[in-house]
Amino acid sequence: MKKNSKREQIVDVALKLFYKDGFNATGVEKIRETANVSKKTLYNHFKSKDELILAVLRRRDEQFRNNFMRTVERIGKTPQERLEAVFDACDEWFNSKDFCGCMFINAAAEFTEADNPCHVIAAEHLRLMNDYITGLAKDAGVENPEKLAEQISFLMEGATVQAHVSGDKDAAQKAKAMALVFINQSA
Amino acid sequence: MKKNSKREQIVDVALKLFYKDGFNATGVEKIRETANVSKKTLYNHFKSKDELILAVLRRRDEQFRNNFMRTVERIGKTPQERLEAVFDACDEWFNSKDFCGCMFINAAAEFTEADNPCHVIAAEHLRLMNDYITGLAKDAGVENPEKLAEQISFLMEGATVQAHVSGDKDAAQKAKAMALVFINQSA
DNA sequence: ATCGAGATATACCGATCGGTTTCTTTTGTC
DNA sequence: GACAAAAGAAACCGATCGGTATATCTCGAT
Repeated sequence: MKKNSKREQIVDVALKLFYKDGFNATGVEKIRETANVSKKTLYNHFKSKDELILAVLRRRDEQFRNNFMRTVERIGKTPQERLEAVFDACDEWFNSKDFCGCMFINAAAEFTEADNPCHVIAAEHLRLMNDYITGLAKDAGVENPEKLAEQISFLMEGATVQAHVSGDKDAAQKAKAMALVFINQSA
Repeated sequence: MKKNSKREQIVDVALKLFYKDGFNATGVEKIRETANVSKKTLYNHFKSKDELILAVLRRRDEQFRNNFMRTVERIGKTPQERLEAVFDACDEWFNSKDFCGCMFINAAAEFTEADNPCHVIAAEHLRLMNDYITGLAKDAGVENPEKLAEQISFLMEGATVQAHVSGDKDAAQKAKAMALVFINQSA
């Protein structure tokens, strides 16, 4: 068994449980038994539950953004198409079977104070997503890439909330239609 | 002491604690001692913590929408102005001292299943907010009030997330600028 | 003045929380 | 095959969880 496989196993399991049931509602014991490891092992890899939560959030950020970028680049071939494809990637996400909203919005909801490490990571995630979109906008050669990226980010986040809270499976396409106004007026 | 004053006292205290610290992270004992009531009294008014949470969410919905509508109608005098004033109301909200995001987005984050009673109330709240905006849009005599209201709702929710997670105090004004595009093109 | 409803404080319940300890077993490395 | 590191099982810790029970007290309506 590889060096980090236990650790990854724990993070994987914790990620699923935290995402579905929330951070505070998920006990360490539940994670331990689901991951099929001993408590010793778990606390061997993580000093505390808080540290595990942080590890999970970092993993999720990496995983999510990688998958998101791959999807955008699969769907859109030109820079302009990719700006629009952001919402098609959201569409796939919103309609995937285990969609439970944005894990970082959820994290910020449970850890409301701005200086909480989990909240900080959540803010960073949104910033990194925004940075990616800014890159796409620059590639598309729009007038004000930062501004357009921010507008697209607002729409993405609104759509994510709508998809999760209200179960609107068409939220991504509605947001896309709105985004087109800004994309076209910037082009 | 009035008939319902104890009950209201408990709901008020629980509302503040749940909003700041989250639902699962706030224990009944903490609520009890903060509200200065006995446990007997608390469970005399609410069968369980879950029932208290539901009571809190209903109270918040009523309180929030009332305050929101009053603010919109204070700031905007004409129907068109009121559509825009929605974002000025958000601005005040985002910059109020105890802003911790939207309590219903937070609730949906902790109770992710769509059929959870708390999640249902959260969805209803967003729908009622949307209904209010639809009314404003109808008053303004726009072409497609339902569509415009939905667009404004998306922008509000995106701004709320941005304001809370990323601490963007200007989120409401950014969303307002975006909304103007849709409002003007609908007028 | 009395009586009952509702409030109080307090102790208690079993379960679970996050986390530690002890001791044994497995495992990869030299 | 020896040895240390890692993992295992399980008991245990004090604290807190949501919720109940008991016994006293306060107070308004009759």
